[in-house]
Amino acid sequence: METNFPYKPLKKSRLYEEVSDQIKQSIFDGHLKPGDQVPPERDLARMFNVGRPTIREALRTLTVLGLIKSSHGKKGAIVIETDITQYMETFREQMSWLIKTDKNTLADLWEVREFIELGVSHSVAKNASDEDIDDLYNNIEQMVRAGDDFETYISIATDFHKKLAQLSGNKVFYIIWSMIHDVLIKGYSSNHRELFPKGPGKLLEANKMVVEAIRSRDPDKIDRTMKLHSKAEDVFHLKLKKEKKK
Amino acid sequence: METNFPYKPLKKSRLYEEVSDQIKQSIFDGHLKPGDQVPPERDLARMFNVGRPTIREALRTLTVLGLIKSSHGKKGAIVIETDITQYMETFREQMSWLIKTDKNTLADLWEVREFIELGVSHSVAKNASDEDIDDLYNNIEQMVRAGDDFETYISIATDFHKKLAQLSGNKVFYIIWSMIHDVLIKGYSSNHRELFPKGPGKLLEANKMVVEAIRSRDPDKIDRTMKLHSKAEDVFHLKLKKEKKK
DNA sequence: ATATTAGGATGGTAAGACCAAAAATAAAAA
DNA sequence: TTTTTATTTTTGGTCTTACCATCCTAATAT
Repeated sequence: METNFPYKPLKKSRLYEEVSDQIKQSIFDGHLKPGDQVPPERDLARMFNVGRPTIREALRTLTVLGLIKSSHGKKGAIVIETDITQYMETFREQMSWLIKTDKNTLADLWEVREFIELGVSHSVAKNASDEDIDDLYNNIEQMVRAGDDFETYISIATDFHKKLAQLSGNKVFYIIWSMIHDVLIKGYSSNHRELFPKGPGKLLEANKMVVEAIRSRDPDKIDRTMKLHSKAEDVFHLKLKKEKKK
Repeated sequence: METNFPYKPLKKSRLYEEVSDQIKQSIFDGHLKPGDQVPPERDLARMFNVGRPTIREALRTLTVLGLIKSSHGKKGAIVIETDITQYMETFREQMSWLIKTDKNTLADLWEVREFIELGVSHSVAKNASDEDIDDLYNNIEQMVRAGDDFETYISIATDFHKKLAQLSGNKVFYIIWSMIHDVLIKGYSSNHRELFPKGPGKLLEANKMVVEAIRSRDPDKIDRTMKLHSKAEDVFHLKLKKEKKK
């Protein structure tokens, strides 16, 4: 892998970059708070002493980064309230693109998933109410009813896993977990569907056991159950690892 | 060597968005591969039947997303070779910004870190050579020598943790782990340095034990050691959790 | 007071122009 | 011929001006 050189270019040759950096900076250090409005483009152009196209390109980059949002006719672009889940969307998009060109990463994701799920489960066990956990059971019941219908099953399973991540009350878990799950689902739907064995059978059973372990609120039991769970999923994992070479 | 670009003229609310979407699409579905060059701006303007500023704003968004890179005078922007660590950089940047406005996320990160570290350790135990592990010991020795010098210690520790993630041979682990570690370091350096107790003492000891557990290649031992490790870090974690309110 | 409307401010887009950097080509030197 | 050096062309970076559509505001009419 690469060694990291902490050197950054001293001078920006591109004006729009200089502009966007400065605006970004005033957002970072609090001069512009969420909800505030950035001055109108024409004003900015005067202030920076640059043309309006330059300002617009700068604002465009900030828009992509999810820092501001500008709408037609309105006074000025407003600084977005910080919601991490928005960044996730673009990140996940890139990620899922990467997967298409690098199958190894798909195997890596399975490996990571195992531990994230473990962490999420522990966290849910600590934070979720009994009612919430009942709700999870509900989802599993739906999955059972879905039977061999792949599409429906995936849809409900996605819902289930996202709900699980939410119950952890941990934003970071939610982000990573959602990302991994979405990417994996996408990966299988497009390229690896054949890896999905005849019906969800075993996986469903494993999910059920996980929820039961969570309900028990017993960390050790969760650990043990997870180990079984990941073994059940090794069907996928190993098959992928096989393709891996270095 | 592209010859035919299937872009068609269009009419929509935000033109630059439509343009960037179409180009992004042709990257996604492989019509534009890494290394290929996007047509010059003027050509694109003709193809899409829009003005050049519109094209430029579209290209700007693609640049921010890390999909293309355009340099002055050159024939056309080229499609970037996919390097996941680049996406990470922008993601981490956003993340570290978020932390400043939401201390809870910092606590969340600590929680996630625990399980990622567990996963990384398992992975390293499976994949790393004895020499690599010796190298890790080396880092710890350096940390010991650093003593109470906070800056030096942090620098070496960062190196240590990144090396650890690399040895896992898992790109996704590397990304998430690096991100978490960087953000945490940044968070503590700026706001929470006082949380750092008198010298790294206990943490160092914990790190050493982790490496020893990895060398043993015994999964169970790794699990047990990690549990101790995370307990040692609860100094930080709990103190943060205290500030958390729902 | 309420509804309507007209004007102004502002973002979205176009077109033309200029500079600077890089590439392509022609010219000169070896 | 081959290599080096000018010169032209292409192309990204930027500015200016202009026009339209949309939203906001305030004057006007009801």
